[in-house]
Amino acid sequence: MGEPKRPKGPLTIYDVASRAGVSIASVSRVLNGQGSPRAATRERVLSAVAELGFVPDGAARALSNGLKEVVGVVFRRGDETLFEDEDESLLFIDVINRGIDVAAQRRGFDVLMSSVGFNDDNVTTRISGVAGKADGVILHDHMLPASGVTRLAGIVPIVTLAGTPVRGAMNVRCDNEAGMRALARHLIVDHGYGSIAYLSGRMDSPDNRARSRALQREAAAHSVEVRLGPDWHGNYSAAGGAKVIDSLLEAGHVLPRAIVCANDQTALGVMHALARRGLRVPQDVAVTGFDDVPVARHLHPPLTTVRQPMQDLGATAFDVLYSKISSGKADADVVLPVQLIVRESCGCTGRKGVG
Amino acid sequence: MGEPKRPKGPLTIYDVASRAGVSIASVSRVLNGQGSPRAATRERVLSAVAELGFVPDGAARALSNGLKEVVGVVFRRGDETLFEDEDESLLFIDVINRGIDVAAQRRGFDVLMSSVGFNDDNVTTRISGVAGKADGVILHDHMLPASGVTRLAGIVPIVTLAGTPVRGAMNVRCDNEAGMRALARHLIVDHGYGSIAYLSGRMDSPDNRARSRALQREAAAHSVEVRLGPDWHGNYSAAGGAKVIDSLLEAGHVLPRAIVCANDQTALGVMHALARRGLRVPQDVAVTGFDDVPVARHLHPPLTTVRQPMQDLGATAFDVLYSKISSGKADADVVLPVQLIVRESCGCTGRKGVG
DNA sequence: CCGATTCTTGTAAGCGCTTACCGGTAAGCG
DNA sequence: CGCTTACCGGTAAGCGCTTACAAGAATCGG
Repeated sequence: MGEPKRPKGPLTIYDVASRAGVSIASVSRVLNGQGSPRAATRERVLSAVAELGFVPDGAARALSNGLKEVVGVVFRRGDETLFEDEDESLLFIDVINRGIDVAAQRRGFDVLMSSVGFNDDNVTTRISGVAGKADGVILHDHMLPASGVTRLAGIVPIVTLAGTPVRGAMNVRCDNEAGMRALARHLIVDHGYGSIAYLSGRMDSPDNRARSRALQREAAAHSVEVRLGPDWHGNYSAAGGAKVIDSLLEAGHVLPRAIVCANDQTALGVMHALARRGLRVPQDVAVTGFDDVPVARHLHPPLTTVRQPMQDLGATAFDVLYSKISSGKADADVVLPVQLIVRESCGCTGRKGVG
Repeated sequence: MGEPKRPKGPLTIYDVASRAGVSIASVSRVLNGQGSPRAATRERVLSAVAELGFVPDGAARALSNGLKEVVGVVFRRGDETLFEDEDESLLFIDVINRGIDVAAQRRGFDVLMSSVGFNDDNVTTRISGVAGKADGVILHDHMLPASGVTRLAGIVPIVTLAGTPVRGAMNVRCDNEAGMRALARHLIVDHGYGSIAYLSGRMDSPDNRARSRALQREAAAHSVEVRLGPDWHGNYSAAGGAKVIDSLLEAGHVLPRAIVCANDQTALGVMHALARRGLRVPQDVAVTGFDDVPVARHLHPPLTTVRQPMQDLGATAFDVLYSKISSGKADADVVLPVQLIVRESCGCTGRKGVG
């Protein structure tokens, strides 16, 4: 008897209503804390819900009150070659996503994740799909050309991460300039390194450009030359970083005293390539990263890098988006501070504060 | 002229229809490839959609055809103490999630992620929320007691990961027994280690229990004793692993010749704690992990571990769920094979195959 | 103890989209 | 050239839920 005859398909608010002997409106009100249902009513509804194990349909709810309580997040994945030797930029993006997730939970939102391969052609389609299922969308890196972002922003609120603001959309990013400036100063002034290379990230990344520019500017101010160019083009991945070092060494080039990598993953690859060749870090070559992903401190030697508040970045992105969704207003460009983290890969020894 | 007067709120299929001069039914058909619209009609609709930048509302769609094209994924997050020094079990879960994501994309599904803190009390609420917004749910680890899973499974298809199958729900897991058996044999037979400890994961984890049991059984078969118990209780995190080693050493205990960790993260923490005390791996103590997370090969020394096809695990979980959603039928318990990965932390040298 | 006022609850109208069903038109045939 | 057969496209009925509106119940004052 315990089991009441389940109506055929998934149960609806009508089933709950009839079981509780009230109208669907009352059920809805109890479930949403609207109005002031009588205690008796409330209880009957609640127990009916419990007995039936009723879970309201999110789609119907969303359709009805115009709020899905879902934010979409779209980011790039390290392509289809998954399983193999590539751990790639797993960390950075994931930490940000986790930040988004945490912030979203605070508002009762859930996060709809959608990754896109580097050579997927239907990016726009994918993003539209997500946009249709969410109240707003957070776009990592620059997934779309500015025009695409602007167009999409007309449909649904958009927050971009780590780029420059685009008309119509909001943007949240870290202070690449300040971080790179501090790092450059440390290498040039504190360590006195006279030759530096910048191992870039993907060339179409605004972050990469900003970091590169900041490094060049600071180096120039100290009359230090920065090597860059095609020979030093990485792609934000460990494999990319390693490959650059390998080719350079194979071609017989002499490495600079310090290699500033566009991000930690790249630095990781570089350190590996260097180790394979018997080169010591930091004695022979100093290496630095950018991001401060969790494993950075576990490397040998621990990686000197610039910490981006990644989790915060994600959380802020959500908050900005949420503000836009609920109030219609939000900051269009938020810049978060970064922090130089001096460990040992730059040539410093042991654990110490900023030199 | 270019900009047609946007109707007030977000645009709907009606706006597209009137702009294209057809009925909403035609628009819908063109958009979904149903029926056989005349070429002219098709074009007019398509261009209206393009001009307006129309994106159909996912909620309405879902409500109408009973398919949300969303799978929910619920997992535990390393608690609120986010920013700090904890990288924690970031990797393992994320790789699985990525596998889910990839498999989902193949079917046009998106993934609704929802993490839960370890001490969140409203886990059930959270999961219900996700269930209401998805066509099916994948539950990591064991998020819910069996009864809870069974109950939920009555509402929406459920796939659990890494545990034992529960009535009503489907399950996907790795072959812990075989993996641990191979690892144990390698340590005991190939290396001849006579004292081994098992540094556990969370005690309520089925995976942890399975691994512990398998190790004990194999060791017993070779008359080797396995240390475990309260002194050796970890929690799957790097910090947990390090703490165990620290306390043991502080209490003056002598470590066994080999420490088998419940997972890679734990091993990572152990290796760090050991290094801090000046103990060498593997000369003084051999250490092994389980999972083969991406960074395992980047540790010093590279970690010997058991590779779980994590990405595959996630992909399989989705596939099983999808099969259930679309056809109503699916395997109730899928077991994936694992592979012993011998690197150097066990005492082997250089890169070589399985001993 | 009755009328006025305040609550509570039920009824019904959508939310935006899909699709069954049916009328209208174009194409096929005698 | 008129009628049958196919097709195409429009109309309208929901999908499950929220909520404005109105009716009925309960409460309070006189």
